[in-house]
Amino acid sequence: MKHDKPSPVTLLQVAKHAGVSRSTASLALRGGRYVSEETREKVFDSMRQLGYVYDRGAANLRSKSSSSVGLVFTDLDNPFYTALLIGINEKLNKHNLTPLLGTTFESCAIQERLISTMLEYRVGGIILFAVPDTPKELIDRIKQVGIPVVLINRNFPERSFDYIGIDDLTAGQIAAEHLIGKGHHRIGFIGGSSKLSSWRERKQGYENAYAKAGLHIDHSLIIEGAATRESGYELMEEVLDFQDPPTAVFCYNDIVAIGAMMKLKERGLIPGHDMAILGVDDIPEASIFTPKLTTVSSFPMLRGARAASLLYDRMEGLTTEPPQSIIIQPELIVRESCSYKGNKHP
Amino acid sequence: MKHDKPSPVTLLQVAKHAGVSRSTASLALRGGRYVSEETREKVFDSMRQLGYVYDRGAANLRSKSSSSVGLVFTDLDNPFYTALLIGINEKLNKHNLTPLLGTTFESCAIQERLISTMLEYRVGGIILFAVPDTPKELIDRIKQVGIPVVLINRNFPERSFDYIGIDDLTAGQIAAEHLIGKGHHRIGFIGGSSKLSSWRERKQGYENAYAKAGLHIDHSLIIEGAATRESGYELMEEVLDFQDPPTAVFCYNDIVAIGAMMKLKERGLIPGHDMAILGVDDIPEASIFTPKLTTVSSFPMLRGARAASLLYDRMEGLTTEPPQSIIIQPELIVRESCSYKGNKHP
DNA sequence: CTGAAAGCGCTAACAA
DNA sequence: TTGTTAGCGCTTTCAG
Repeated sequence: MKHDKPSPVTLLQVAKHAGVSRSTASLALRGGRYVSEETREKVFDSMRQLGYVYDRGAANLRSKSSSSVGLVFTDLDNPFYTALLIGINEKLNKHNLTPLLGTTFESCAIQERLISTMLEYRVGGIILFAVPDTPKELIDRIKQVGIPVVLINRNFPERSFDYIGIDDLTAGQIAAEHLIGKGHHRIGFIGGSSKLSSWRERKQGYENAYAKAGLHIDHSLIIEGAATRESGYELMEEVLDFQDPPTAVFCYNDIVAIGAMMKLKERGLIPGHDMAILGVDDIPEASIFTPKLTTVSSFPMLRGARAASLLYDRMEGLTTEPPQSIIIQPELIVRESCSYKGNKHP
Repeated sequence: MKHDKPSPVTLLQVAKHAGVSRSTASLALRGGRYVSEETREKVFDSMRQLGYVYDRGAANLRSKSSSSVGLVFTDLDNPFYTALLIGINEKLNKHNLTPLLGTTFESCAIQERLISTMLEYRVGGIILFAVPDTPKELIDRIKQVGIPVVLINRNFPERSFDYIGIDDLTAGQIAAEHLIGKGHHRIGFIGGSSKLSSWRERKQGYENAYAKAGLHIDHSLIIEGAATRESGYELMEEVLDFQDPPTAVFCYNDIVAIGAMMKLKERGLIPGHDMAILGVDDIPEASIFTPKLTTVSSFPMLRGARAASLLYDRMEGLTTEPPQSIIIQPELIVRESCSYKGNKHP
């Protein structure tokens, strides 16, 4: 990866140009307290004149510090991730931290390689949206390096890292209760994989609601699948082909819900009228789709921001407590995609 | 950004452990040709035993090379960007390049800061989705640093960097011709800003098609706006409130088109029946929405991949020709959202 | 407040 | 094939 370019001007050259020593220039540059206003100006003048560009890598090497953080995502092709990312980015910027971004596409091997690369770059911390079957060995390896890690959305069984997620159990329960309250007794649960703890918990919540209502669950109404629009679209097809379809479907997340609603509409069915649909997350699209999606908000942007803040605190040693799990309470947002069972006008 | 962590083991320690010199270890590590199989194994054993992590920053400092590239995007909240990003990422991985990602949200100031940071990190090149009014001064500054830059989607007037985009003029023309061919004479053009060269060219293509057909353009049918779903949604509202609404609308891109179709449906109108809708890009959603969106594909993934390849070639000095513009020809993809004017069954 | 000297972890000559 | 010696650009003691 070499490239011929005008060799960049160094701090030493700036110092000489300004008639001071290198260390003075270094101090001036970083706004150290112990440098006179006069010298500082001279240094900055020289920097501008020579077109100096600070070498953060060299600085980090010497000072054994890091101003970058690794962002390991599973994918980006879902507004939910984007929302997370925006939240993270904003906070990171505020602290002058630069993100190294990678996506695993749910592959352990890629995740492995990604994290290795990030460690080689000496990131100061990692925000990790982990692949479901992340091997314990990788976890140990990171732990050994000693940099802080904030898990987002997907926790490890050991709970040995900070984690920030939502109360998925409650999310599932809120969702199912809302639907049951509307008179639905046959509620499907589609999308997402049982490999995901969030899936398992949402399902548990959904089952709890059933139990509380004294209703019987038809487990054939639970269909796993990818957590994508396409998957929602296809899964709904399956659902519609049941001999006795559910009257409502709780979708693993909004994007699945939107795919499902698309299929519904394609079949000439009206979501919220012919079948109630409920999602999780509250992505921007949820409030734009027709009908507007009733959903359980998981506050993705907020979560991203908190994850970044937490990571920053750890990196700065501002927080030294043992790993904490921040669990955000989800919130039902009633819009148009659910209705009383059989109601002709949602 | 300091953090107390077990000070990482260095190459020197590995070398000692393996009973060789540091440079031998270095060679072994990088698979240099001049090291015996035996020594190499010893070194790798020691690396594993000591939990050695290569310090890419230090290596880059010494060798004056870089294995990272800057990715400057305007936003991420559009599947079009995601598709680009996926294409870029894939190619970058193949060449062992790590992306530093940043989003400008169309702000010159943020773009400025972002690029500065990337330069400080000594990225080996930049893929730049530029903010419309990028000051010449920034351009010059990058040029002075001497690293390769590949512009994507938005070119600068000077054409002094490599550029990869689509033939927007043709895209606009293809689109309008398709619509005119279907019998439409009043075609709106909504979304996007005249600040964007792509907007201006698409509009020009649309005007050319009109001219070719000997039709008169009603300029009040051209409405600028953001290039977002929300914007498409709102813009369509305006369009529908015209006293004499167009029978077809050419949208700046797919995401605008989808927003527009949502509004249409909300008003009880059927896209492709009551009003023809045509987009640009061919994002995944286009083929999933109901009705499926007729669009002009701009091959985002492919473009991302080519941009990354070009950048890599420049970084490696594989291409030394003057800046080139790669213009990909767009392609009409007929689906369901356009129809003969007045046809009751699209 | 400023300067001199040492050294972060690594690679690149050059010798051996 | 391997070891020795410098030194990348910066920050950090520690004296002045």
